[in-house]
Amino acid sequence: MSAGEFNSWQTVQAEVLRRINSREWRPGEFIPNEAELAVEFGCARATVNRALRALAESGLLDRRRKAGTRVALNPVRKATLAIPVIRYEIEGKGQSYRHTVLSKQRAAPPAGIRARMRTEPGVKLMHLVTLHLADGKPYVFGDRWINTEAVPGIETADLNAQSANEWLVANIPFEGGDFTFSAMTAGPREAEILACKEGEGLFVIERSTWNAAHVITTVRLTFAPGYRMHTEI
Amino acid sequence: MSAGEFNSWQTVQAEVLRRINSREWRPGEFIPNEAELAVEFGCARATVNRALRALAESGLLDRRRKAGTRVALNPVRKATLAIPVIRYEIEGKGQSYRHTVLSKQRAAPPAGIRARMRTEPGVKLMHLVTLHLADGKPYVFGDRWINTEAVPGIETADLNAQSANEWLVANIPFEGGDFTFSAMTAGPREAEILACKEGEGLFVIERSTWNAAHVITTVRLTFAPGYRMHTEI
DNA sequence: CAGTGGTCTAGACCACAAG
DNA sequence: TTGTGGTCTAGACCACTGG
Repeated sequence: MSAGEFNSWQTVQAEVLRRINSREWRPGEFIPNEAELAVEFGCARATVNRALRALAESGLLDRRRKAGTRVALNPVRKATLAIPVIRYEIEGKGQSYRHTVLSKQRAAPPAGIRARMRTEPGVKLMHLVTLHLADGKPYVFGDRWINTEAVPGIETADLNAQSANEWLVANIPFEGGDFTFSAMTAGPREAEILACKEGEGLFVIERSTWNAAHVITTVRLTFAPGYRMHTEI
Repeated sequence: MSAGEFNSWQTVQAEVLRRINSREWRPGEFIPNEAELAVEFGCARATVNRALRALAESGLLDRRRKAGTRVALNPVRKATLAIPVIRYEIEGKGQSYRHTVLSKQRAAPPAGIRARMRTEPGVKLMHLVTLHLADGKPYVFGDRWINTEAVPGIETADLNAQSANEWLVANIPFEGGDFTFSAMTAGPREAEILACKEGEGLFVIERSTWNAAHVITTVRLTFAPGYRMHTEI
């Protein structure tokens, strides 16, 4: 309205956020529609749309055609987790990275893995166990199964030079992934590989990735004690 | 080019994705600029922009003014984690929810907590320990500190009726949060509260939330054995 | 059926940063 | 300096869905 105003979608977004946080617009309440806000803010409707769409994507607004836009009742808190290549994660901390292939073989997977990989009974997969070290100390080990049919070239790749983790990221595009985070108790095997005590609590990530045709790989990462995964909103 | 084409930003996005996945455009390689793609796809530049911006946000493209747009070299895998109210999480599984306040007191926090809460030495905070149960069995317990200055009304709230978790979400808006996921080994205290064995690996979430003025609360959630946090891309 | 958000367009100007 | 993405606009039509 007045002179000197600055109308970007971020300005609109900031003002909307202010009204939500100040309870001027309360959870569950409808807010004015895009056209009205555009008039109020003195900008195009598209600009308001951009601002509100971003807020809806982050879970603070609930938008529906015809119904309108309301402040989310249960502001779903979404945190985006970056899942890095292990080497980058370690080197990013200023530590040296090294990895060792503990075992590599072709084998028919157990039922649980087979279900996750969606392969037929009897089909053999590549089974890899790799230990990743930071400054020479065990950091995490990965127990991985790879569907060699879905991954051309894996048979001839030198997985001692470049870890399967990194090789796959660099060479095999994927469309979807599935992550589970949990904790486990170190048994004899984990204690030996990670050089920790039996009975210690360990952080575990299980991850599968797939493309349109296949489940490409599934891996279980077991981290040495003390590992912390961090994110912010 | 030909007739009968359908140009939405999602169509453009899908085609760009196809070219990335098929390695027609390789990681690190520059792709044509927006104007060129707009001509190729027979749509407005804004439409191309929308498609490419979305892909950049999800980490598959790397865009810079003047430099141009390239396929991300290290496709950052981003997963969005929803951080739910514990009651909803439990009820969502079809289990019954109940919670118990194990202790509630005002106290000066230990140094670690004080650092996270950014309060002055000697300032007292509310300290709450709450156990959440699913179908009557321990599910998770929260050890929480609340900055009462930042949370008007908390003193008089009935935290037996509604857990602090839920009360805070419903009543106190926040602008930022900080999450850490890790594992710990159950000691005597955890074993007793969660009715598990000493030495079991437990999944832990530490979370702080803040607004412009204060750190509002920090909580450490320790889950009963077997808890799994899940997400997809 | 009609109101709301979703999207597209053509054109314009701007901000940034590579060379 | 100049090419590229970033954004804004005014207007239009469409898709969905509540009433």
